[in-house]
Amino acid sequence: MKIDPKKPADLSAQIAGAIRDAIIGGDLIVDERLPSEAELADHFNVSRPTVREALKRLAAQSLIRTQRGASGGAFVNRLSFEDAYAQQITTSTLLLSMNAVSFDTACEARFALERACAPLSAQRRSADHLATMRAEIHRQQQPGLTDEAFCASDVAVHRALVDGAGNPVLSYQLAGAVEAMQPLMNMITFSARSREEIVAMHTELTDAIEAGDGPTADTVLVRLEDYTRTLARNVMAARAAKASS
Amino acid sequence: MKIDPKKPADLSAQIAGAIRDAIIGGDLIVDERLPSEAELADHFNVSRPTVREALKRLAAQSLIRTQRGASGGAFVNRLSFEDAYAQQITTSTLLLSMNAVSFDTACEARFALERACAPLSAQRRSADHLATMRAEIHRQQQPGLTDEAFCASDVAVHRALVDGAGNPVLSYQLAGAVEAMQPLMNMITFSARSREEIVAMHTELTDAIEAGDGPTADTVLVRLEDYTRTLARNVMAARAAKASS
DNA sequence: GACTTTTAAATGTCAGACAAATAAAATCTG
DNA sequence: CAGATTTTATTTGTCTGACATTTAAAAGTC
Repeated sequence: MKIDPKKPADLSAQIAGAIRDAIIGGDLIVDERLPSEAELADHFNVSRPTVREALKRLAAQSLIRTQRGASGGAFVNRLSFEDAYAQQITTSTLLLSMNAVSFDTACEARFALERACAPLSAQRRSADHLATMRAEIHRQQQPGLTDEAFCASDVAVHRALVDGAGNPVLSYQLAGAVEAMQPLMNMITFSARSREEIVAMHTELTDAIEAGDGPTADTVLVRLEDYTRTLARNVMAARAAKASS
Repeated sequence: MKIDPKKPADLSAQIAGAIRDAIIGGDLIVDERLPSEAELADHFNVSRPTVREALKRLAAQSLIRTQRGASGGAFVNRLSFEDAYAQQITTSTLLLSMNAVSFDTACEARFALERACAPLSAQRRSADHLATMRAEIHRQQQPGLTDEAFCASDVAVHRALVDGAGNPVLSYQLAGAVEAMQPLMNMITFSARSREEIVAMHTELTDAIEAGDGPTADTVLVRLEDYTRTLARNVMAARAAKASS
């Protein structure tokens, strides 16, 4: 492990960076145990609390995990797809909520990426993915459903579509794009009429995926994107009218 | 800010979670100052080092930034696209290197997503993006170029293509997919012949983008994906043959 | 009024201690 | 000797208290 020139930033940040580089660079391999906190403190010539702060930084990024007790310690963590999903979703959600990203921009990104998955999903989806989509579509038709639950179900349909492509890297990349939209979608109130439209398109989409018909799935997604953006525009317009009255 | 039931996990993790939820939930807004470490310690009934570990966790995710001195403290950080890019790339790179993701899987994901950007980029790219692509293609034809530099330039071309779509959310999502492939690509040795092929396809791609011709750009990307996978397969085969001899 | 000095508040760091968990070693028991 | 039990050592988690450093605002000076 390399040293830290005492020039610029916080010691704990420097130490975290040094260990992170060692992990990324392959000097520390998965499940390898790091030296104990006391040894690290000695090695870097800092106190144990400082080392601990560095380790907590790494733990926050799921780069290491810690275990107490004898032969415990900090271990290089195998970054699972699941962990990566969660981070991706958190980051994407914050990015959208903090940067005044327009609904159109987020929507365009989401559907562009989903359309990239559609042909693969049409080709490879399992019966399980189809069943999930059908079940969610069924849920969407129930009368008492809140707008929020409707949105959540909408996300579930699209997640199943993406997962149907059978490419975990794609699923990971898409997790952010799809899930991060949910807070934005939640601003929309869905009338009975618009729910009907969306359910119809979800059904068409699922039918196309079941039939292995990528091009049709693509056109349905295009229409769904258009419709979603129109709904959002109407909500904005209504809100603006209300504000000026 | 909520409390922490003393049942399950580390206090610092619980506190970090509570503050994180407050930020995501909008209870703490961008640039708002958190209570001082001493106040937080008092509020959560823990010691200052414990609070500090929690804050370092949040800092590692770029959720907060800290400032020393009077009227310093921890502030809710506006998550910039730049910060998000960096995190995205780190996470994606580790995910690929630690999970035995096949070259084909990563490659498929990357090109599927890039193809989603191509039509948008053909429509909206600025002269700047085109110039970047042309300049990188020119660099790729220079004789002394190392394989690594060739790969880096390849990534730059594709980054420009993606950025040309003019959608920062797309650029962010794609950053991981494109950049994380680089370590995998670096395993390939590029013969003069294969460089020539790739340069030719990059040129075709750039021409199509310049002409606003999305469909052609798409077909070029399909061919480039095929070619990349073939190259990788050959490298693997050669390596396997060498190992068995 | 403009400049300098002082002060106070906050994070960054350190040292030493104890608690709690845990696995391995030592001990005891049949 | 085999197996269960106790002890021990190691390591992380947490606390207390202190000092260093940075920084903005208050106080003082000309």
